[in-house]
Amino acid sequence: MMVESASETIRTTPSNQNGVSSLSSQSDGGGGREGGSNGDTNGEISPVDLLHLQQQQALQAARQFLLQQASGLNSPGSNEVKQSPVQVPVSMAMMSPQMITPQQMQQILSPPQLQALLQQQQALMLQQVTYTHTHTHTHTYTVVGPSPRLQLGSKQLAFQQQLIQMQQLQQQHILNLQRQGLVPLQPTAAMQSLQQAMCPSDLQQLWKEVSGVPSSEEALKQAEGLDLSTNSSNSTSAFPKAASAHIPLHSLPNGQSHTPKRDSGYPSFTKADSGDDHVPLYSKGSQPPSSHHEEHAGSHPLYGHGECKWPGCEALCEDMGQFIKHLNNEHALDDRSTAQCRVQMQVVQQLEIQLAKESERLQAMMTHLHMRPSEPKPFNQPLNLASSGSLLKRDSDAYPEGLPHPPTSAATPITPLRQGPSVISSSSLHTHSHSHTHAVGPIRRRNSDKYCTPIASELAQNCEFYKNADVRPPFTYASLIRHAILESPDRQLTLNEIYNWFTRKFAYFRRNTATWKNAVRHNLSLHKCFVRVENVKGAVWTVDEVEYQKRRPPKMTGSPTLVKNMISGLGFGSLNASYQAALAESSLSLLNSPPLVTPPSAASLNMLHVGHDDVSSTVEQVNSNGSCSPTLSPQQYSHPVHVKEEPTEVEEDSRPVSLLAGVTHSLPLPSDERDLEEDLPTEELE
DNA sequence: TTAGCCTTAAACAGTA
DNA sequence: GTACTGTTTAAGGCTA
Repeated sequence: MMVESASETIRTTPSNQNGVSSLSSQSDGGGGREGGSNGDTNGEISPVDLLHLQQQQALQAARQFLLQQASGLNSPGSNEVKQSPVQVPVSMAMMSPQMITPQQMQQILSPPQLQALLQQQQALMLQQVTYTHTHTHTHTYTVVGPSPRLQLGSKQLAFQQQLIQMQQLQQQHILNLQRQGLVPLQPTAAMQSLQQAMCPSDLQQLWKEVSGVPSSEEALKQAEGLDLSTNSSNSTSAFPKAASAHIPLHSLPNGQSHTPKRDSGYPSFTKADSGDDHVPLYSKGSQPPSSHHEEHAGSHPLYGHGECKWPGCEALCEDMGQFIKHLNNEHALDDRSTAQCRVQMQVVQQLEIQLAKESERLQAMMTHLHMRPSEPKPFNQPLNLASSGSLLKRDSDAYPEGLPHPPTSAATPITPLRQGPSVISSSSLHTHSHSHTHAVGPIRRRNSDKYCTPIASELAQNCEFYKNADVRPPFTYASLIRHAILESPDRQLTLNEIYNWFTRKFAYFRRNTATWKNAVRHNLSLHKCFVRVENVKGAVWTVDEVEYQKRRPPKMTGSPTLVKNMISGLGFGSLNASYQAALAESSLSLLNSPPLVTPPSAASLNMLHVGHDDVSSTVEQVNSNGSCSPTLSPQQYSHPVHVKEEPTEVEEDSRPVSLLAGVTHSLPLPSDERDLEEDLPTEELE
């Protein structure tokens, strides 16, 4: 019984999550860029993007000017830093105010989102590394306790400036490319190196370094390990001395111009914290998201929980007065504060860019799905996702309130629901209802391929991501094995080849080999859909597609619950959780899809009825040509390979599937033929 | 609450 | 003897 049901999803095991793998990606000819989180701009640039671009350019110009101004700045300084040891990367603090663990982040966020997050962290790290270098090289870069006046040496500043310039070049380059639609927002080579080399703990360590904590060997190694010279965006491999970086803080929130209110009426750990959502700052622990009262109420956005929220600080301040004193002393107008502000600016910019892109993507998705094309951008309105469960809660927390989120589970799908059950009839309902991904607790994106074979599209689109990031793929072993086998030219693989495929495609599977290899073997033996065939080269494993399809759940056409939820689902929170999850799956694929996929024609309405499966399929069609996967288009999946002795009665005539026993392998179909046989038809057969 | 699904771990046997 | 391959069982967590 259970044997017939193949697994669908690989559950994320917290103990196995280590952030980013340091393993280098293996070249499999993929070279795709679909892993980018924003592969959907495609030549279109929104006004928001333009605005950001302008801001970026203006910022760079200002920096250049300021850097020149500061070139003469020489600052010998050997100060001591008094920093709290426990710190959280500011980017993490921003992105996960609820202190979502990396594991949860992996589960919650789609690969593009994860990648975007990593990118933001990398951008931040680049600057942090700057500090680390300067600090470790001269041991003079520290901050003061009582009378802090950080002075950077000219060499340090030169190094820092160089890195900043590199960043600027990178960003500008990316922006230009994005504007031209040539490239999605994607980490540069250096960033990817960082991504591979860094884990959250490293980030914390880096921040400690940035904050002035006496240099640590680990951080130094991390910083030195970064292959900044490989940056493809610029050729700067060395760090020539340059003008010192110095950015005035006049306009920066260093607290000087801030008129702190009395703290008496504002317990530092209540209201003050509420600003965390909007003022990304450090926080040791999870803090409840909150309102913006604090600023209006007189508390300081840099003050909360009885401690300074200045990035990297966390100095304890009993009251507001002490905090103000601390602020003026520790975070006065100096290079360090300037640099930290710059870091924060970068973080904000990255978030804004990402936000704009995600918003644009959402718009395109909704347009594609025939959702109120005339209606204003939905993300301009705050989405009340509070009742949608923790998953949605997470998304709300991760993004500024009232701002659009990346297509979360509920955001995208909501509109089709409004259109009534007719659009979402039968299959879609049932399929979605079978999505088990529930937002609560450890988010598991289960059954992803069960409904739309997103493994194909997602892997195709995010192959680079999975290849480099130590993120567990949200698919079951069974689906991955199947994918690997079907991806092979002969649609048969030896066990070792399956192993190799896993390690080649996923950084995650380059470790804990004993565990997952055992699981692979276990799945091969357990599931009927995997057929062992004695071959010339020994035993090879093939896929019995019929068996694989068999294990799919039956349709639940017209599920009363779902229909009810759909009809009443004008609010995100009212959506059926399963449906949301399924839609989230859909969003995953859409995330990296071009923003303007061909709207479904009238003839394709029956595709719509299969729900997001078809959306994914559509996306796959769009992306199949440019797929990062060199081997096959996701549509090839549905091709059963030779297998199984007994021809299955199911779907026989629907699919030109050869299930003859003993056939070594089915001849690869021409690509166009394969396209006709992609997952969609397969899905519809159910 | 239950059954099914999925993962992980482990034991065991056969083979190179 | 070791490593690999393949099968099987069990346990635990999650979800419908």
